[in-house]
Amino acid sequence: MKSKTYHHGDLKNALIKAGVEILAKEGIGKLSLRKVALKAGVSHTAPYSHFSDKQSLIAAISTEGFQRLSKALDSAIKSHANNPKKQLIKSAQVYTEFALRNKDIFKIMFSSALEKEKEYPAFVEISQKTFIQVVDIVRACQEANIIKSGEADVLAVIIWGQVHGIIALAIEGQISHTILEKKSLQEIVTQAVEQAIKK
Amino acid sequence: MKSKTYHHGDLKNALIKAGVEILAKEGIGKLSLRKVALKAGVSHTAPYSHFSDKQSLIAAISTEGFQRLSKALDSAIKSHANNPKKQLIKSAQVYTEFALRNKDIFKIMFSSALEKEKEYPAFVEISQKTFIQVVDIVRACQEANIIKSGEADVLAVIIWGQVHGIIALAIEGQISHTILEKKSLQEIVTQAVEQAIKK
DNA sequence: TTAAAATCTTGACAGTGTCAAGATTACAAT
DNA sequence: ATTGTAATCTTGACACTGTCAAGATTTTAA
Repeated sequence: MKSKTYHHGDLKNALIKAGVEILAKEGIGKLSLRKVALKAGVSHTAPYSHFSDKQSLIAAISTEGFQRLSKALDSAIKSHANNPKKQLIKSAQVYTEFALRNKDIFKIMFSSALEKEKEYPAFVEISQKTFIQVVDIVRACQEANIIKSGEADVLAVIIWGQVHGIIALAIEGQISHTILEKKSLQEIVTQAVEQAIKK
Repeated sequence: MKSKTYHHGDLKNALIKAGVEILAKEGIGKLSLRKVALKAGVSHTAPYSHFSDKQSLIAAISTEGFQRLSKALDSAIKSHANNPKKQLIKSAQVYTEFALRNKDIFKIMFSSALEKEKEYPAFVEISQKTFIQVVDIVRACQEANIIKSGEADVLAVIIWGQVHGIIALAIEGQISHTILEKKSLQEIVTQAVEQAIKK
């Protein structure tokens, strides 16, 4: 597959993949353009043929992450067709699982693009799509009279924010062990969503 | 106040202050030990007399941030004595305001210490204290029969997580403008807490 | 008074992001 | 098929970073 030609052939994806691996094994602090290049077997400036700068690579990795998350949400939704309540709970659980399994990618997804977000259309598109998935479930819940009606997008922000916040706090070690010994993160998130639903 | 003696006199605090300023003016990406040292008027390795490494300085800055946040929460609580509902809502609003006014400090507070958290006792202490403040309000709400009784700490995580999550998403630009044009972040957070209370 | 500890400096090193110039290859137009 | 142009990749360089080692200066305590 990879003969050592001058042109790599699929370097862009190889760099993203290498970045994801470094992220998973060594964490954000150890992610550098040069190391990614080394891992892909190219010179230290080769990445600049595919990414304008480090931010750009990070944006690509984040995009990857959102694509995987979005996919996972999709199958969660499909696995409970016509049951918005289960869809919502399952989605929250899938979200939690993704975050726990991909801590550093999750962190980078929500802490990089920043104000330059708009410069990466692929990132904007998939992250918006992900949010729309949540909004759609909330809307379905409203139509099924499971949660109160109103602005679905605002409600989605609240519910999504709740799930996201609990996970974020947990990943950053802000939730004490005493609590996490009593209830797993999955249980806490599930309880939170169920409470939000009952209305 | 500052005569240029060999010994600075209060370098540790000066470094933290310089760090906070750089953070506010230039953002996380521009925060470096050397720049902090320069700003404090000392050599590039002087910080190592007070901080073992960069992480350690960041921990100190985070600690500073938590102290300010905790103080703000305190006055929010005191301004509505014997009214836990108002205390809770006001606390959420204070939390929101702090985050919006100190975006980069807020980010660093919840994205640095990581697993080495325990190595910084001052940080652990104040961040725990902050959480306990929230738990106490929740407990007060329970006693006042405003929210359902149960494990106060878990409930606090859920409510705090909700507030934190909405803010985090907003700060990272993950909440669309369409939504934030309809409702300000303060309004969304307030609505979220009020919903959580009604039970 | 003086020995030890704390604080700060200079100098060095490896690692980083990024630019500039040039080499190699792929590809499209002729 | 040839050729010129664009894409891709390399080498080399630069400034900036975190961090260590050695030593200078000052404070503190014995």
